[in-house]
Amino acid sequence: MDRSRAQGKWAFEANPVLIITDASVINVAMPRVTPPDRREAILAAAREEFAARGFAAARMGDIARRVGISRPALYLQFDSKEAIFAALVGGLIADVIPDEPPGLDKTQSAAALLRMFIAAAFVRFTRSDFAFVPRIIAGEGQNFPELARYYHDEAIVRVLDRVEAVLRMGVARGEFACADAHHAARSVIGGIFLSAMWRAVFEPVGGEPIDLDAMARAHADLVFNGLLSRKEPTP
Amino acid sequence: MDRSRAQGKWAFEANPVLIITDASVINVAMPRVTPPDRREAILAAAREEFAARGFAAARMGDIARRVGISRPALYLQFDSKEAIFAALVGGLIADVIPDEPPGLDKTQSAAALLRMFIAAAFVRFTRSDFAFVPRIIAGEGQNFPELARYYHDEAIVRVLDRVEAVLRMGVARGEFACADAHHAARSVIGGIFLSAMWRAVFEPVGGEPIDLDAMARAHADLVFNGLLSRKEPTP
Amino acid sequence: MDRSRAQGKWAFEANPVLIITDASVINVAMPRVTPPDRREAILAAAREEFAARGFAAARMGDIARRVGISRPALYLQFDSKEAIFAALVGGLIADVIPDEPPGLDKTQSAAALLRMFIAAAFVRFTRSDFAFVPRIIAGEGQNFPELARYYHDEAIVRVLDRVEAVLRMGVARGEFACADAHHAARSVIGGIFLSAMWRAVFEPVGGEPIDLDAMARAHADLVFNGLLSRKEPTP
Amino acid sequence: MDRSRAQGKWAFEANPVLIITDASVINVAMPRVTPPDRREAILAAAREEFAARGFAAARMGDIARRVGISRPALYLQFDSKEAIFAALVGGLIADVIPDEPPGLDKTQSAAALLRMFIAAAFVRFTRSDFAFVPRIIAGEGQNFPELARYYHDEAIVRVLDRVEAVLRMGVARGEFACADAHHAARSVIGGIFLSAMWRAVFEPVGGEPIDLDAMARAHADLVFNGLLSRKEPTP
DNA sequence: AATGAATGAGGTTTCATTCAT
DNA sequence: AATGAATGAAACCTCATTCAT
Repeated sequence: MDRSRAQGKWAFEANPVLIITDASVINVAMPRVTPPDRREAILAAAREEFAARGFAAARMGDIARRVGISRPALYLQFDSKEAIFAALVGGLIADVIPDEPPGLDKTQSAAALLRMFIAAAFVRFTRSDFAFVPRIIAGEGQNFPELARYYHDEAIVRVLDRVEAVLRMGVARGEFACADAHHAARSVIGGIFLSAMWRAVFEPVGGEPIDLDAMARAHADLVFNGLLSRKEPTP
Repeated sequence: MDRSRAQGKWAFEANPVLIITDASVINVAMPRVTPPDRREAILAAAREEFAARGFAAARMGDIARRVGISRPALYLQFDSKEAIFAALVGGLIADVIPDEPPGLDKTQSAAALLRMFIAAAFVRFTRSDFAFVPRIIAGEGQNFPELARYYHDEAIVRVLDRVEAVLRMGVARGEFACADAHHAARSVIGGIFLSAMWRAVFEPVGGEPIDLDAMARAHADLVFNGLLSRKEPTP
Repeated sequence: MDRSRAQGKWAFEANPVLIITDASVINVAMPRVTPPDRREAILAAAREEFAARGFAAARMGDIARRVGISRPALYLQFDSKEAIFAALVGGLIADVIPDEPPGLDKTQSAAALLRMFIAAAFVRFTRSDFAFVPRIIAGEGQNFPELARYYHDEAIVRVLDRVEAVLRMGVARGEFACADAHHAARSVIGGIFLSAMWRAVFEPVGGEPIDLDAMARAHADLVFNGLLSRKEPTP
Repeated sequence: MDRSRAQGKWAFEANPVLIITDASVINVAMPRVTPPDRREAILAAAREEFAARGFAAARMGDIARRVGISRPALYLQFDSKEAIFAALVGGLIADVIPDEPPGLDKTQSAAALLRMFIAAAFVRFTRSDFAFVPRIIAGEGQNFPELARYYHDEAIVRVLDRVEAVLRMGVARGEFACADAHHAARSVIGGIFLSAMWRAVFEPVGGEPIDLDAMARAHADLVFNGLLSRKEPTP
């Protein structure tokens, strides 16, 4: 699936080249050095195109043009359009959802941990270079079951698990009263997910803009206090 | 965009018809009634295909085959693939999001109203024949800005407005304490939206199944009470 | 090729018709009487369409709509698009190029006869309802060899023969000096043909308009006198 | 409309090429030179097809097959069927009607100039590879107004203007007596135009063949002397 | 390594014509 | 006689991918 490993190093030096025909020297060229980040350049271009048109409607030619290379050159780095897409999404997920944290920081309150998580998640999931991922997974995931599955496993479930863990910790400590931490975690993520989708889907087509800060605050507020009036103060 | 109007209506009953001149009966015709649901049949088939593959990857030939007609016959009812898609999505939205309700039922508590709303919304938005709509809007909305806009206006915003109205009513009555009803409404919808997407996107690719009833209950619980432990009872 | 003969007379009287379902009379209709000139109506409509778009690009549906009937109704009168075209062109040719004249009017001078002929031909060949014929024969004649051949035989050659006969008569009488009457006849027709084409082809696309009267006069003048200055008067 | 410019030029000779870096020869390449006449080959094939069937009825597949390439390869050189047609016709016109002549050769008599012009025009306009152009312009010009206009401007009018100039020169010198040079020029061209059409339209369908030499002579004779007998000798 | 050229497979759409009423 | 519906055949065109240099 990934040809870059099998193809050795980036061989050319940036040295002059003489092109000679049978008659005479006709050119002195400085070959464009293939940089090690050619793959990155492709992925960046692919992100733009996939974000703008979706997987099916994106065209390899546009990606290549954006990179400034020829279409076949794409295939030197990736096996197929699908491979580019998979690498791109995989990378973004790995980027946005960092590997297992060292466990919960027990010195902090569950509420504090959750509040931090929500704030961070709002920022990460709505990053403009990532927001298209859930969108495209949603729209074309059926055509890439493994990829959708990967996103599910590595992005969604992992995040949900972490939230659930915090919730359970809070319950254990008496901070939280939550009968169903498993599903409550989905409620917590729901507000974030909706916001990310909003930004990626509706804003570009002229929907009303969303104020992410206000949304993050309101969401946290609801998550902690609920709607019902109460006497006691909130932390 | 919609050829059905231009092609006569299906006023005829499928009953025998006598055509009588001044002299005598000259014909007994049973007009071949193209069923009024030919369009419906196409839309149903289209739903399957679009749900299964997305807009771009769906093929007119597959839709036709599913209906049991020829490809060109599709064009007797619709002008284009896009027209089918628009009719389908528009119809589903109109179906799932009914027209303006008669206004809030002031005899009930805001909490009761919201609880009912959440329960109903969970059912409607996760209906298996509708759930693909947000998914596909998400994935290919950029390519159909008017449609995405329509979905935004007619489905999302309308629902959000209704929730927000209930929230404000509750606040006015002292039932709810909610500093930012606008964004809180988005939190409320968030859990529902995530559930619908889950069902439509992740379950088909083998993600862990979601228990909608439990989810609805947990979401309502969180929305009303929040996570924090408290002494008072909840409604 | 022509179905009209085989299908008897135009049967319906223009009498009221009762349309009765099993339950009750639902309509009183006055059936559109099929007039004996249905074929004419089709041909007239076809002329418009063929003139406007050429044979290949003309659409049966447009012809039918212009007549105010359904597409299949066309096939009650003609076997095919090609049959309509052939009937149309054949009719027009027969119309514009009348059957053999009673022979040359020997009481008139050849010059007078030719002058009359040129004047008449300019009028006939540039008639707006006929001018499209040479145009379309030229453009799509290869696809209808018999038709092109028919046009050649019945329109062009016949006219040429008549001109040639006048020329020979003039030569015999000493009126004309013409070494090659056969080809001279083509020269005579050339100016007329060019004018007809001009009107049919270039004027519609914004070419400079042609003044047919002036052109007819100038052409006759050239044909009789030639360009060279001379002393003698001209007839 | 024309992709050839955008795709690099064919500067390379089909000779071996040595590519040399600072260190050593690294390649001996014989670049697959797509011959500069790939476009020409397509145009030639297109000419055959368009000539044989007209624009609308010609098929891209047939053109491709005639060239010996795949259908999509056509689109590497041209954007569309229409683009091929336009390039073909434009090229032929440019080919047959050369750019501005250096002006009239005042050392010759107007009669001599015109005689030469007629002789040359007969040859050029009836060239077998060009004759289909007027034919197809006539037949399908309405569908390509710009092209018809172009033909009108660049071919017809330009030629007419040149003839008219000669005529006026002859009149000014007393060689010609011509009251209406503008329309007389059309008469002159008429005979040539008819001959070209004859060859392109009627001969292929079995019409009587035309003897172009005799026709050219007879036409010139008529143009100079007219039909009327006269005493004086002609030049 | 890089690319211009080439193509197979497939897509949507159009239209003359026939069928069944 | 007339027509709404239906369709087979074909057209143009696009694009991911491979070939040969």
